[in-house]
Amino acid sequence: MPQLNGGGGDDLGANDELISFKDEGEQEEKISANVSSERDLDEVKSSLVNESENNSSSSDSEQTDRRPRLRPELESYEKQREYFAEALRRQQDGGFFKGPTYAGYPFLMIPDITNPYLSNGSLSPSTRTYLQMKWPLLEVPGTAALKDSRSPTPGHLSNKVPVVQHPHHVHPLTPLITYSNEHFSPGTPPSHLSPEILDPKTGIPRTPHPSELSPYYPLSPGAVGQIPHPLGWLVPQQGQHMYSIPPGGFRHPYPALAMNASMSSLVSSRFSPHMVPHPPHGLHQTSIPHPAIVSHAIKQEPSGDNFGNSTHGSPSVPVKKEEEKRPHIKKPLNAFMLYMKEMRAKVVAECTLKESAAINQILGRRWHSLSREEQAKYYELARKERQLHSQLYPGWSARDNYGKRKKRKRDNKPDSPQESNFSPQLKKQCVPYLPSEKMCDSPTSSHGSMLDSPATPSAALASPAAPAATHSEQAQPLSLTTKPEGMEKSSDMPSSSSENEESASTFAPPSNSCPRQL
DNA sequence: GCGCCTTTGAAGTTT
DNA sequence: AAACTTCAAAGGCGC
Repeated sequence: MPQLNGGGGDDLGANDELISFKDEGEQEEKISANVSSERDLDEVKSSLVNESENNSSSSDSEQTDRRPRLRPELESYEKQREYFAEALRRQQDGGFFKGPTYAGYPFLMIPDITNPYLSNGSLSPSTRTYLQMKWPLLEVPGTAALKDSRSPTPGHLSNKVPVVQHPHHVHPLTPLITYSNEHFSPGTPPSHLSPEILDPKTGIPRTPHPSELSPYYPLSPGAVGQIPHPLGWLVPQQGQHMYSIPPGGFRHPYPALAMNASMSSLVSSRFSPHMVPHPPHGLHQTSIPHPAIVSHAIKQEPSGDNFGNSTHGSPSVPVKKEEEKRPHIKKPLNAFMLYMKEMRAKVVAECTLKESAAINQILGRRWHSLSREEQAKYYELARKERQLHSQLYPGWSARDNYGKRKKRKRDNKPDSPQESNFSPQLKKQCVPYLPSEKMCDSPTSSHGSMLDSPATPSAALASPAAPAATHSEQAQPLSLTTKPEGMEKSSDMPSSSSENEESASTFAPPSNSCPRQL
């Protein structure tokens, strides 16, 4: 299990996975990061290459093409880390953000929040604070409720981001930015707002890449007003939201609420989960627009699903209504989800594959092939994500979303024959879900273990000592075993289903990690 | 139009 | 405590 909470209670900035890794004698983080990144690229590349033996030639060019790109990003990342470190120091000084010191998260420098509503946009370096930003997956109750739960918003309002993702410049965190926000006026960020992030390619200072900003959560109104849209380049054309913000509804309140209810609470030095200020609009606490907030319209179980709204107080209100009004607060994304968001576009671009199921298989493999450091990065992000989420929604519980999906049936025991008889869920056990021809590698068994993770990665992971270079050199196309053999992310890594499946991993046909293109 | 598919991980519930 | 279940994202596909 992931050490979510570093040390009892203080998971804020606690040493978590990352540190553990180091303890294991990992190489210098930096180095490993580079190496792993390279390896990742290699894998990606190789996977692509494998995908069609035909295109083998492209790999080289591709590789040379890419590597240079990544490094700068890594550097960037390192820089960010430094900023985070500073942020952490500040926070520990009494800053509210003590907790969510997103070590792995890009921080956005904004005026000291304890002094939230800066009248003007001037940010004094001395008073500035790093604020992580997350752009909301906001879907507010109301109009959104009319839509499909899964895609509560029209395409243009969708919070899906891939659309704007730049395949060629994918920062490790890029995909995290799923939200766009019209509230941000694209523009040149004040220099003080952009932590000297240089464009990897040009070397020219650039606006922090969205990925460099904590993407999910809303920023204070004040800050919002002052901070140029970090996602400028990827901000959807005017009027496009990532979230379905009801026309008259939250549009305006959104930013304000976001800050008032959420950020301010976070900002408050006396932050207390239960002190979250209620929005002036009388919205329920959970109604606070947030990236994670989605239309409550989410398929709610017609009945019987009146799970405790008590969680959020106002028990007096009729359960039904209450439910209806309550926005759907999504679960914070876990490490893998974050990774998926980031990499999906890339994979799609590379593989010309669109089916998520297939893509996810690939992503799953790649995930396993990631070095610990890289994974740690995501675990860290996820951890921060959860922290922030919990701060924003103190009363929220994953349970709140239970039953809202209306379905969730699959999941039958892989091996219980009898069950299969009556189980409604027809999960394809051993058949890799690769649409039609698109078989990439042959994932074999189902229950997650069908994919053979590259023997190498696991080895690399297992033995940090093993030169990553070697690994990268091998550039084994992800073979399929989902579970990197005994690559226990053991203690320091969040337990992953990737326990060991050593046996399975044995066979690893160096094959395509990408499903065959059509 | 809705649910499934697929992946991993977190957190909930059940045993 | 372990096992099991649900949900988070994504988008094509089938009914």
